[in-house]
Amino acid sequence: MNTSLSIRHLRAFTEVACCGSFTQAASRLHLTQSSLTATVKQLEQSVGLTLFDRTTRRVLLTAQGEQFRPVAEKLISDFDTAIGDLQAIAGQQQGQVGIAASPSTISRLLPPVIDDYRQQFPEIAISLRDDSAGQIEQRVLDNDVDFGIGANHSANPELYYQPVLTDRYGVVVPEGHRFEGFESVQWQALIEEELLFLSADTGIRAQLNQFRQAGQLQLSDQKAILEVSNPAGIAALIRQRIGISVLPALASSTESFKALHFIPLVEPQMRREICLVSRKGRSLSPAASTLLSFVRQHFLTMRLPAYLESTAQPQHSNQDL
Amino acid sequence: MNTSLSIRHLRAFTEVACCGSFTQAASRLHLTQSSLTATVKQLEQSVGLTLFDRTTRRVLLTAQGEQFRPVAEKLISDFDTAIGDLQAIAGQQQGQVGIAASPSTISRLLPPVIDDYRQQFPEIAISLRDDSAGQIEQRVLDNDVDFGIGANHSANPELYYQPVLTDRYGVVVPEGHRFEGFESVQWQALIEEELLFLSADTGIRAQLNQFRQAGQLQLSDQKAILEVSNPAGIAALIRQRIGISVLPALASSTESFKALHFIPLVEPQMRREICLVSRKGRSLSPAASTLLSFVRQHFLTMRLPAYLESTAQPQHSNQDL
DNA sequence: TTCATTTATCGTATTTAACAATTAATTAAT
DNA sequence: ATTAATTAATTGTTAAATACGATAAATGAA
Repeated sequence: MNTSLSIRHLRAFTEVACCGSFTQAASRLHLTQSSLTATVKQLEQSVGLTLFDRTTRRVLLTAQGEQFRPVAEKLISDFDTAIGDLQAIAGQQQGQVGIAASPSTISRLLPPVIDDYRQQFPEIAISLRDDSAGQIEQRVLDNDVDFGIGANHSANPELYYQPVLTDRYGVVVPEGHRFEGFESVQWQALIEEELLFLSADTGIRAQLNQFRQAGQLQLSDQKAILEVSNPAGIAALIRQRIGISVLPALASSTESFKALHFIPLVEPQMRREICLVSRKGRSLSPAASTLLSFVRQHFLTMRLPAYLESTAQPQHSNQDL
Repeated sequence: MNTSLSIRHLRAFTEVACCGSFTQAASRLHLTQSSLTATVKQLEQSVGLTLFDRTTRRVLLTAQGEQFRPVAEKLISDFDTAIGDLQAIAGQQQGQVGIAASPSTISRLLPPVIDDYRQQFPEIAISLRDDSAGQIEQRVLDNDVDFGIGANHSANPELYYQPVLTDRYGVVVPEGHRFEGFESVQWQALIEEELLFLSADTGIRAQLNQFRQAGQLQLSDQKAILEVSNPAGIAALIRQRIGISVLPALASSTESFKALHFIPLVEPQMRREICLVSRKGRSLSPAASTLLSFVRQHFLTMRLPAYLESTAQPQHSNQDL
């Protein structure tokens, strides 16, 4: 079999073909002439063909050698570029990273991170997908993205959640609402208020339901629930004085909420952890790993929107997930 | 550098990717699992990238591994087919052979050889070029053909001449000529005859000139020489009774000479050796080497045209030329 | 938990490749 | 013709790469 043959033999062959001399080719390959001679002979014996006609004075390709030469050169070149491409990915001179996150994360938190990262790794393509909490997890599970940024929505055992920020729930009210100017609002004060909800599969709505089931929150069930699929829609409804809403601070910090007021809820204070979500047992690409570190680092040091706190976390390599 | 990487690493990679298991892949590669593990790890370290995410239960390609897999498979496949093609040539399952020979050799001697050879090696393409003696040598020197069949025209030191047949000169005369019915004709008897010559660069004409210069042949120089470039043309002129000609038996045995008579010349008997002409210091391709053997073998045993004799020659391999 | 299975690791043996020195062959120059 | 110079082939030895066997650690299932 040709199992014993290798790229090494092809390199030897092409170099001798190029130089027309074993001695010279050996020197260019940083080998001794004897070693090179042996390698070429090995190739010839394996294929059962004489590739060179040699005298001590001249080394010439046979007809078959001539025929094989461009083939061998292409094989070597293809091999080297394939390996080179891999190394470029490893060295982050190329590649791509995909992140799934909530719209507010993308618009409020990521821009400075991306800016910093792109300056350092301009050749890496970045794709940001805005998704709801459940979708973020699904995208990570499906390998649609390299990692996600979002709440620990389902505590999926296949996923690894690394908390980076603590977000805080509060009410969002329009100008002139009775809560305006309050330092804080108690959950109980929400009775009698018309509440606007985010659609069921969002993290916010899920947690609210959890509270209600635990009895910590008595809200009137009687009224028909009014739910909207995204925060910007809720903002518009609040501005129209249709009602008020309970939202995390981050979600209420986007442009859509400009003229509205966020007042933190107390008794109990309710928080949610924003995590870096990756798939257990799957390693990150070098580019993704670096970007993830950038995110964590920025979240630790950046100036955050009101009521968000970075979650202190020992900085360790992500290889040991 | 990736100098240490080899096709072996790619085979290991693709096999593990295919099997999804080191143990299974190792068995298919006839290796131990530990060895295969080491090889894959070596590949990963050389490119600086994790290609597989492994647990003891599952081996999955990373995104980069997934990306690399088809590339690696193509590299391996290209490599194997390239080597396979060489081996096929060596095994004479494919290839081509070119021979240069005189028209009479091609039409009178080669057909049964070619027929035999083609039955045994139907995949080898054969090209036959009819050339004059000088052209035959030139074609061999230029590597236009693998070998030639013809006279030792110029005794070129770059060429190796292997005699296989002895041809004999004689006069070719039309019906009713005064020589008709003779057993033989003396060279001296040619005085007074109108002689038709082959063009200067043909072997026949060259040898006639040689004789004349040596004084062994007194022909009238006075008459304007009438020369024709190929034997068929001479035959036509003889048939028109323009003159007669001195030709080797082989050349006068083709269809063109059907109604003409060949009478051997004596005092002296003049012969020419027909040789297999190959280039010194250049090895023959396996296909050419085999065909050359076929030619020699047939020439030794075949039923030859009149006045041709096979030149007994020890049969040795052509590798030691 | 325990069991079966699988990958990783470690030390050793074997195979392969590289080296240095020498031989044989070829060409050019004397 | 002889010599000198150059080059590929050969040989014996050393170093490195590769494979092996046994064992440990990890994982998922019974």
